[in-house]
Amino acid sequence: MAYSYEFPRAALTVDCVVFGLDSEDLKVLLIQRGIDPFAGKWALPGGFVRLDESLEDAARRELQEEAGLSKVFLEQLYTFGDPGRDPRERVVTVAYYALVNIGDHNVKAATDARNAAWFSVTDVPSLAFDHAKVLKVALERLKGKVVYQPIGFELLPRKFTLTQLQKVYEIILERELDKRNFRRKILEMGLLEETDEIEQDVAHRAARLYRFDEAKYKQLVKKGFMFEL
Amino acid sequence: MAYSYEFPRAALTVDCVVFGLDSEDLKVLLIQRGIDPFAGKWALPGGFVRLDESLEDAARRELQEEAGLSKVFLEQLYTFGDPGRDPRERVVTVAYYALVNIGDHNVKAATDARNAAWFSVTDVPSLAFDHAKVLKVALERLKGKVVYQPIGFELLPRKFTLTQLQKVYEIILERELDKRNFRRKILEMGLLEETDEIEQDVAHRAARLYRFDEAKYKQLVKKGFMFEL
DNA sequence: TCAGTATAGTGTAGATACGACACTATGTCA
DNA sequence: TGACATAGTGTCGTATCTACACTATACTGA
Repeated sequence: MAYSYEFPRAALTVDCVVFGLDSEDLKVLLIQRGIDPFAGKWALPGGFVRLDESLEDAARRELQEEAGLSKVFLEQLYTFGDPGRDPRERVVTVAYYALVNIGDHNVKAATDARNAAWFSVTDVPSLAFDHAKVLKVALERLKGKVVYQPIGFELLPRKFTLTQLQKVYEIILERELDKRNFRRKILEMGLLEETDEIEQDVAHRAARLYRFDEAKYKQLVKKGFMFEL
Repeated sequence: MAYSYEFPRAALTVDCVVFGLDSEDLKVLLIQRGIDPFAGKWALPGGFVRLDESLEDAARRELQEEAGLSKVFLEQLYTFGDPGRDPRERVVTVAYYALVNIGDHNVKAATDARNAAWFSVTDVPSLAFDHAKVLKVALERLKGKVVYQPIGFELLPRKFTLTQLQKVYEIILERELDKRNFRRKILEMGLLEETDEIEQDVAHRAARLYRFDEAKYKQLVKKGFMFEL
C-alpha cells in the first residue's frame, strides 16, 4: 500500500428514504437529530459507512439502529456529493429508498430515545443537509418505478385486498384509477394468488385477500414478461 | 470542526461508461491502464474525485483528460462500494454513463500517450476492478432508458436520417423494428424537425435529414408528454 | 445511356388493448 | 329489517399496434 497516501478521501454516509403508506397518504420516516450540525432538525435516517461494510449493509444497519427496521425492500437511489452539502467537511452520501408496510413495524419503540416519526410526503418539515432534495429525487423515482416494477406490494401487508392495492397506486401516482379496469389488468398478469381468506373487522361486505406471488413473477420475467400498469 | 476526526473516510473515484455507436455495434470506450493495480489491463475511464469538485464535474474532467471528450450526455448510473473492489484499500466509485457520437470526437488523438479504444459491447476484454459489473449495469440501464427517454439521438450526429435512428434503437434493444411503424411513431411525437438537407455520398437514393428538437421536447414534457417508443 | 442495385418513402386492414361506464351482491350496524 | 358501505362483475366503442409490399429516386458501372 505504498501509494495509498496520495488519495484524496471523503467521509461517506448512507441516507435512507423510507416510504410507508397509511389509508390516506404516502409517508416518509424522519428522525430528529440529536447533535450538531442541524441538532433538533428532522433528517433522513442514515449515518457513516464503516470501512469494512458494503454500502447496502450500511444502509440496512442504519435502518435497524435508527428505526428498528429489518428485511425491508431497499434499493440504491442516487449519490449526492456536492462540496458544501455538509457544513463540516466533504461528505458524500449514497441515498437508498426503502418501502415498508407501516403496520409491520413499531418504529417508535425501536428507536433508542431518538425521535422518529412518519410524515406525509406532502407536509414535510424543513430538513437537515440536502435531504429535501434527496426526498424529491426519491419521490420521482418511486412514481416512475411503480408502473413498471411490482413494488407496490411492498407497502402492504402480505395479504391485501384489491382495493387496498388500487389505493397504493392511486396515492403514489396521484390520480384515480378505474376499479374494473385496474382489477382486470392486475389479475390478468397472473401475479396475484387468491387466498381463501377475507378482510376482518370491517363494517361492510368483506373483500377477498390476495397475496403477491413472487416466485411466479420471477418465473414470468425469465420468459420475457414485463410488469406494466 | 472539532468533531471531524472521528469520521471514517474512503477514497472516492468516478468511472464513466462511454457508449458510442458505429454502423454495426454498440461500442464502449476503454482505457489501458498504465500503472498498478491492473497495469496493462483495460478499464473504464475515471479517476479520483478532488475534494473541491462535484461528482459530475469530476466525471467530466476525467472524460476530458482521459478521452478528450467534452459536452457529452452524462448521467449518474450507480455507486459501487463493496469492500475489496479495489485491492489497495476501500475505494468507492460513483459510476456515470455517457452517450457520444463517435464521429464527433477523435478520441485517440486526445488521450495523452495512453491507449484508448472503442470495443463492441459484445466483445469486451477482461476489465480491471469490478468494471465488468459496472458495464453490465450500464447496459441494462441504457436498454431500459432508451424506450422512455429520447436519448437515442445522443449517439448520432446532430442531423441524421430516420434509418440511422431506427438502427440505433435496433442495436440497443437487440431486436428488429418495423420501418413503417417506427417512422410513424417517431414522427407523430413531433420531436423531429425536418431539415431541407439530404444524406451525402451514398450510392443510392439519399434520405432526408432530421434534427431532434430539444426545445419542443421540453415544452411538450411540461404539458405532460411522455416519450415512449 | 441504360440496366442494375440499393435504399427511401409510403398506407391499410385486422387484431388487440384501453377507457368509460352502472348495477347487483353481501355483510354490518342500529 | 332497513339503511349503509364496499365488493364484485361485463360490454362496447375507440385508439393503438402489428404485420405486410410496392413504387420512387439516386447513384454506379458497363
